[in-house]
Amino acid sequence: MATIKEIARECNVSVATVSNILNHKPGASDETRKMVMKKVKELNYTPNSVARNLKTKNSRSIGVIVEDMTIFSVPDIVDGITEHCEEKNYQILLINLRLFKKFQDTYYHRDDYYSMVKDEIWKLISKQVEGIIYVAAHERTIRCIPEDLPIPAVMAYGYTESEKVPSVVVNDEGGAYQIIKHIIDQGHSRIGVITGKNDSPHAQERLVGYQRALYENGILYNPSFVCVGDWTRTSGYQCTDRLLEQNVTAIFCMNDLMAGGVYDRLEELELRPGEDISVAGYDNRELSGYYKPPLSTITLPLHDIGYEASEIILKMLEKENEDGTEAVHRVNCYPLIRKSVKKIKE
Amino acid sequence: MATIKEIARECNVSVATVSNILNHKPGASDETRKMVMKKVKELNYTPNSVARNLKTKNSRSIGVIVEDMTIFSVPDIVDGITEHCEEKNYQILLINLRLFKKFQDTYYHRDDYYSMVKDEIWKLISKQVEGIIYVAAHERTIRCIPEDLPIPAVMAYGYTESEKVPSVVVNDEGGAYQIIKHIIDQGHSRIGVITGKNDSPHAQERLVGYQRALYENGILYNPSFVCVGDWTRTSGYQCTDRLLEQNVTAIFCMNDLMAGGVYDRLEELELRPGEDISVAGYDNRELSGYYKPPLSTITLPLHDIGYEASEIILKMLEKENEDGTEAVHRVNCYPLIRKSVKKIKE
DNA sequence: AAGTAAAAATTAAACGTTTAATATTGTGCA
DNA sequence: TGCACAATATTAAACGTTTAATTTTTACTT
Repeated sequence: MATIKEIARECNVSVATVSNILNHKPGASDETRKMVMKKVKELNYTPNSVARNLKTKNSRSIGVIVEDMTIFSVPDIVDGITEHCEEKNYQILLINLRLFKKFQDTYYHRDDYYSMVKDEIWKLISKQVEGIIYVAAHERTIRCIPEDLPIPAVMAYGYTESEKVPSVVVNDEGGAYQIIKHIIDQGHSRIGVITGKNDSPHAQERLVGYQRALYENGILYNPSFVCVGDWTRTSGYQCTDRLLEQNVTAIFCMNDLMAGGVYDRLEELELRPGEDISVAGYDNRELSGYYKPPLSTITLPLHDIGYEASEIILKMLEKENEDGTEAVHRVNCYPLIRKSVKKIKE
Repeated sequence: MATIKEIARECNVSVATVSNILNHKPGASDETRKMVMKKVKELNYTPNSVARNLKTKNSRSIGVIVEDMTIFSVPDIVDGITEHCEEKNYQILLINLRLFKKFQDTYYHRDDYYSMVKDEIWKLISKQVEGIIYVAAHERTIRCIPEDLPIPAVMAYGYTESEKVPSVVVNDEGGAYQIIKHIIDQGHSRIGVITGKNDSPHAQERLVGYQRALYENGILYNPSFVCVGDWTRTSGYQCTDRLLEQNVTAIFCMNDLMAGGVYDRLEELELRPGEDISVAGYDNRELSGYYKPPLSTITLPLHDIGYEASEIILKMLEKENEDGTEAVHRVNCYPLIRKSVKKIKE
């Protein structure tokens, strides 16, 4: 691979001249400019950005650590990051931890998980990234980003306890509110919920949204209308009976998978989802569009989360002293009304 | 950030000594070794791998260009690449072209697509990657990788015309063969096909597999049993009637989406998929597991493709003269037999 | 005590850039 | 002709490492 030095030698000029020309700096005659550019083409010269980085000390790159890129939600978030970085002429360095492949489901207890994250972060720092975005795919509140990093970091999608690390999360409260509001608007007042795991902040926030929607519409909150699921289709299936015993007319599932389970059980009981019992989901997984009838649900603002996380980190880079960003950024969801919630007459 | 120079100064030794110690080279006393390591901890030193790369001239990294990481199949392929690279202590530099977001569906006609790919490749080269994997997400045969690169490249998933660039593709012929063999084993001989777009090599290969399975089992190939689809659910729906007119007992769809369309139409006609008419798919998309009955299909070896692409490129790096790898590597699929193909009595 | 080999440490150049500080030209004008 | 000044071009140091070559120190032999 050709270097500046070779170009310079071939053209009988100094390396400084070549460098200046390459960087569109003034102070070179048109003649030498032409000659140099010609040689550049001829020798197929490409600048060595490693050397360039070393000298200029800015890499225009940020590190992005994802827990597992094959998990739903992760690619879209990264896509959002990519889009914004591209606009700002930054590069991303993506690290795929493959967490769920390595540790199954128990990683958050493990010291080796924390030290693995720490290792990867420091590897990125040694590569001179200017900031780090950690894209969580799990639902726990975890302090997985060390607080004493020499560069800014932000958490995307996941919740973190750390005050020092800003996070960008889904406005789950608002999302749940919107879909419940829609259900209420269709005339329902006996609305069951199948929750996610109780220790998940996502589930907690969605429950708050549910409660607020009821409250604002003068419907009394009835704890026996909420049934604890665990995000799996099976748990949706299992909770259905208990909710039906309460004579609910609609069931809000905290994800689309569980809504699938509800459909399953309803059909077994020869009840028509969306007709006899209304159902709503959350997440807008691809498959929910093919449920029969197609599921009304909440679209997660995944792309936006990535985009905003990137905005935050690049902003932190600009004015590095001022970490005056609030700790938690909430990004709004989009309701996606399909056919699974039926209007009922009072 | 601390540098070797600072460590050296603080310890009253030369930078060479520090460097040697850091790289576990012999020729330093235990005493200085201890002292240096202590300072390293104290100053929170991390090596600057940019400088290191520059000097040693190997980056231990490969570039991975994906057309769109939010497309099904892409994340799993990249995951396979990651796994292998991790084993070999290589890093990947992922570039997300966001092709489908930028150009919708017409990109392959466009010069700006080619020049975009070329740009990204050269950016990667300027970052000193040692090789490049291009992960295609489309179905055309495209010569999108320039042939005169100074580093090796391989194409993953997509087909390429280029003889110089090895490719790793799904053994579609074998996959189709396996699922058709299964259908035949259940007693079917009137087997309809809904193909993908005709110009897609994937569709072509799958058709060959279909034909071979028939041939080897003494069933005559009947062209009126094949109906040209375009991968969409709608096209599956539309082809169903034409196939039923031929009194087929089973329908093989070249992807799971179209199989969904077949289910839709069958249900409209009050025929039970998997009972009255057997159906099989291809790809093993998440949603096909939730069809009723769950779809028998072919699992794409996505992870394996990535893994193998990575093996190939790292092997090319070892013995760089010898590019003796055959041009096209085919990776076998796994049949996934669920409930949509019924045994029939002759 | 001198000589020598092994062990430990240092020196200095190099990797491919950028950039501030100089130096060399060329041109117009008195 | 000589001077000033702009326009071009060059020099040399620096970025943080690695590494071959060299020097200094230590320890052992006789």
